[in-house]
Amino acid sequence: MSPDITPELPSQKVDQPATLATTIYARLKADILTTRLEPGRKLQSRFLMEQYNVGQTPLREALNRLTTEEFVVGMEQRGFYVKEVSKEELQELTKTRCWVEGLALSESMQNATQAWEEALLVAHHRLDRTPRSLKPDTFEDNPDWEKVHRAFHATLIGLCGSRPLLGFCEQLADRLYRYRMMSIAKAYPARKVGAEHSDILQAVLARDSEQAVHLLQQHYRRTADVIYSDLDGLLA
Amino acid sequence: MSPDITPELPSQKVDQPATLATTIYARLKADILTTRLEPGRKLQSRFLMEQYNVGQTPLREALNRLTTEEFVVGMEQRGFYVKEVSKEELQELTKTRCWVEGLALSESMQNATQAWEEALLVAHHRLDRTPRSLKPDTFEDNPDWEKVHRAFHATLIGLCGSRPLLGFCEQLADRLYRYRMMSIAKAYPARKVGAEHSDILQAVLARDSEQAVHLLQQHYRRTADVIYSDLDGLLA
DNA sequence: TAAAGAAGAAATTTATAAATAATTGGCCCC
DNA sequence: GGGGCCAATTATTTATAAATTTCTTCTTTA
Repeated sequence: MSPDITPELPSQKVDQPATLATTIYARLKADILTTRLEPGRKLQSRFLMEQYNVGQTPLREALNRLTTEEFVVGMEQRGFYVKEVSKEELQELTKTRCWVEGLALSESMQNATQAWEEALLVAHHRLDRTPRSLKPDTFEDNPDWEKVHRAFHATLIGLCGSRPLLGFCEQLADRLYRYRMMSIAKAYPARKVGAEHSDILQAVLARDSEQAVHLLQQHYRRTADVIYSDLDGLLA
Repeated sequence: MSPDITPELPSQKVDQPATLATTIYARLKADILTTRLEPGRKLQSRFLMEQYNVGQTPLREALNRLTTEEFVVGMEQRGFYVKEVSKEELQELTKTRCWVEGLALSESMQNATQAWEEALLVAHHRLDRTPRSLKPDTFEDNPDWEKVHRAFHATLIGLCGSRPLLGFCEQLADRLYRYRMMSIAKAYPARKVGAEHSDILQAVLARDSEQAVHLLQQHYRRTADVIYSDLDGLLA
């Protein structure tokens, strides 16, 4: 109830000693999204139990959670599998994200405040100064970049005024992240993604809602296009 | 992808001998949505085990699934609770549903086919001939009406071309259903909801996209307004 | 005679139940 | 008002039951 003294990033989990089921849930989710657990793979309890050093109960609880989020599919009486990927789903997810985040960005801009614009500027600055790859020549995913990248996009739509919608956007981002991971090495460093983020920022600060939405959607579609063509080889 | 011959209700699960965890999940969800398990209630394993006659393992798996869907909130190390209701959430859910279903309906109408229009006509007919209450004077919820009502709305947006979006809409419908249940007895029979559905159908068949979206959103907002004023008393 | 298919038993794996460990919340005492 | 014990409840481990897959074998047929 007492107001925060330190103006920090809003962390939704202030408490929580963290239960084993929650821990394993987070680890499984991360491993699925990074495709360390590859699409379609069977998730046998035995294997996971020794892989993650947990009993089967917290494991099954985690799998059940992931099931409703569609990262895992549970075949009744015959185990769990990592959700498959497909070009169709990539297209649907991208289309949906364009629609929904377009809407959310436009709402966000209607509710724009000075504090929000400043937060966006900071988020973009952080993104701009964080290298995409840990090594300059070959690609090696920089987890920091993923964090600030996601933070930038989250800030863009953060003022839309609907927590359910933000939750949905986050889920779409997660599900698309896995597709990005599948073809990321190939795409780097062809794409000049930094410029796209800058353009979006500029349009927002110029309060040009239509343009901002257009650029954001274009940004997502371009990403999808790169992945789409790679996917031919990866799924063959 | 192929158009349905028989304009039937879309049943997503064709197979599945059904595991205990899934059964109890469905029952819990139903009881939460109908507020038989009232908002904020603590869900103690002991109580639920004897109430539903199941062991704690399938029970906890069900609760974990409901957690990611936000029908249940899990406090780490201190059990599960039925998600609370609030006027704020009602507003956010309604606003979000108007945005998202507006979008989905408009897309649906762009993809309109003859088969779809006919299916919609049939869905409306069924809705029209199904009584809202089992008794003419006092209100007694008719579960058949809920089914055909939901089918009508699902058909409206069914051709939008995004399964993720349809899933999200379904979840919004579920979450709002609980609010409807809380004040349904009071609202009946004041509201003439049948006319609203007819108007929507007409606008769709007339291919007037803007009008259809407007009427659909108005329909949801009116429902929310009725509930909103009731909620004052119910939450006091 | 060889190959394909069906039937049945063994082995593997999943689902559920029972038992144990850990954590929280209340109560009393200092 | 704070600290420590006891009861109650949750979380996890271990064990049992149920289901499915695999493998073998036997039969049938070309």
